[in-house]
Amino acid sequence: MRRSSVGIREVAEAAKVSMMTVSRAIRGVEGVSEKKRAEILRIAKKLNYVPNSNARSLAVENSNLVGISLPTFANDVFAEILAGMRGTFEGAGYASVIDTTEYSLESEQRWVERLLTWRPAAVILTGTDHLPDVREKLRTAAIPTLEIWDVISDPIDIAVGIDHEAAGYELGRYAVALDYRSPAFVGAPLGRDRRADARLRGIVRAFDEVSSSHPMRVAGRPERHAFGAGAAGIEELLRESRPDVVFFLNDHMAFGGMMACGRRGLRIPEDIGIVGFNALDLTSVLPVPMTTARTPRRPMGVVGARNLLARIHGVETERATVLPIELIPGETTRR
Amino acid sequence: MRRSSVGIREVAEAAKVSMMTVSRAIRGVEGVSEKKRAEILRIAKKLNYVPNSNARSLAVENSNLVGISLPTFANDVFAEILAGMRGTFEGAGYASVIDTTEYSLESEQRWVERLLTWRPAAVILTGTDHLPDVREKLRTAAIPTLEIWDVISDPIDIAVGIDHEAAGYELGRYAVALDYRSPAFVGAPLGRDRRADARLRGIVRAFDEVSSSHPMRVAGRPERHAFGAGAAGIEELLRESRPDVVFFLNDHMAFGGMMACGRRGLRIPEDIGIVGFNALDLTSVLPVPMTTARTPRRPMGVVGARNLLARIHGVETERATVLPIELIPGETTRR
DNA sequence: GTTAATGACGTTAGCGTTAACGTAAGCTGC
DNA sequence: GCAGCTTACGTTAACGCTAACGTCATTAAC
Repeated sequence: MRRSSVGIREVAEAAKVSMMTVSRAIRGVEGVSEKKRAEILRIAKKLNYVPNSNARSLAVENSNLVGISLPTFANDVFAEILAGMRGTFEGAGYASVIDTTEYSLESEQRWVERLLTWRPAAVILTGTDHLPDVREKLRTAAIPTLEIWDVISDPIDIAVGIDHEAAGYELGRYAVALDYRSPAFVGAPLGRDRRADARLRGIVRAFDEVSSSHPMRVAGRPERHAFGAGAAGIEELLRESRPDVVFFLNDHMAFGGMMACGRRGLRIPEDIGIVGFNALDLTSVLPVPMTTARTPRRPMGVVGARNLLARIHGVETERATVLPIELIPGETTRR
Repeated sequence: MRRSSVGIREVAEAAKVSMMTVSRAIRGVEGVSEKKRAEILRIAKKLNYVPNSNARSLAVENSNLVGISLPTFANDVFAEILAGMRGTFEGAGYASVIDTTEYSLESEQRWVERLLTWRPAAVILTGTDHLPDVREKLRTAAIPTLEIWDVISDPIDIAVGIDHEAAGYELGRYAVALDYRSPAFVGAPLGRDRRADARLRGIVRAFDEVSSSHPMRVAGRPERHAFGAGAAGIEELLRESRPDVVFFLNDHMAFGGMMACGRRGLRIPEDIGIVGFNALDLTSVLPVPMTTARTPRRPMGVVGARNLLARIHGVETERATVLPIELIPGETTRR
């Protein structure tokens, strides 16, 4: 007799019914008279009964957990995507187990492995870059999986995100139309970040359309924080020569870059144009509103979660959903 | 025969040993020869065996989950506390189930209720303000509980944080020493945020020491984002008269306030002093470094997690741990 | 007035794992 | 050469819950 805590059995005894009746009463399924249900719930409450999800999941062979993996919390972008998803999942009665990979694929893989032991109802990963082992495990386990933020043609299961290459192109076109001809990009070193690379490809394409020999340069290396990385990127570029417009990987880096320009005495936008990405709150309070692109972060989370819920319930959905971005003309570029 | 997936039993059959031997081999406990253990692990891998944590938790009557509740992700402060905690927990083999309450005590309560059905090894809550029901449930369930960021004398179980009143006092003293005499505070309306109130009390106390009739004013109401709230707070203050120094609830609001001053043509620090709180990355890249206080966010997470782990393992620890803050003199106040 | 359907329960067995105890073979010491 | 110990396993019974099927009374149908 190991049993000590109060479970369905203790409630059943106190109410003088079978365990099954208690189970039904608590879950709110058919097969119990209203009178008895009320009585059982009353007794359960009195005994401080707390259901055991472990036992439940074991019995029904699935859970109401969804696993969510993000690169980091230290970035409003992911925080907002997450908020969008969580709202939807909470509403549907799912709890989220969250992980941050700190941009390490190995860390992501270890987490997926651990997560799967909990038999989650679904898994959400950020981006489309994963170790082969991760793809394989999720596919053989046949777990509904959502890849978010980035979209490729062959997702593990389903994907929702934006087209980073197209976004880059749109920003590039905008700058081209403003007669910028000497662009630079401050983000991650080439080959380090698939989304940065895609963005850059788009920008280059836009400039290629008007001139085949514009001096497109890449700068930026990881720093302890995004602001500093942006500033360092600008410094690096200026050691060589001055671009007329600089595209940043994100608003934070752009802000850091603006501050660095200020220290150097460069006027924005007269001497140099600045283009951010994401349209975070930060960009709207600056004395000079930033030219940037609004990414649909919350909608992305909501749509992703909704598609995934449908998927959990066996409904077929679009495999890859691409959401539009919105260009925000600011005053950090010419008019 | 409902069974379909591969469990310990299937592995046992394939390896021609008992289930118990497989269990031991997989958990790495004593009682299996090295040769057999290797063989079993090989077979388990070949069969794509994935342990079932639900069954395990049910059998051992506890889990390796810790529940963490934060007000929001949209705030670097909590993101960094979280990072500190997670690092420690991950290392110890615990997975975190995270919730954001969006500053609603009811939401926190619902989450705790749900969380307890998973029999978590520990629970972490932000702050010390909780519904009575939450305190009671956690205490009767005898679950190790950590309250973080804020500290009171009678925590649910253990607490780690800073002394917000003392922090306010320290900042106040600093400003007093710089001959500021007409202070204002931009944060939350009184009675809305226990930590804001404590901070303000400390500031007032510092000014009370040099003069009994300084015009301390409070401004600020919730806005859609912290930057905007800070700016709105400044506007509100200036409608009346100009304080000589403004304390903000946090750096983000202070930044918003600085921008608003800029738009009003007020010079910092000549016309008005600005004091933030937290010392986020943001404050170090500004053209004018901000006067603020560094809060030990990551250490707080690490210490909290470590104490909680000790608590899980039955070691007695200090009930309330207060960490020091560090005043960062900047150039947004006089010298 | 007999049969069939319905509602409100109860019984049994199983979900995958592990604690606790059992056992048999080999080794040690004298 | 035998008690006593150790090592390497195996057996049994739980952990708390629910699916699937049984049972029995009541009501509806013709």
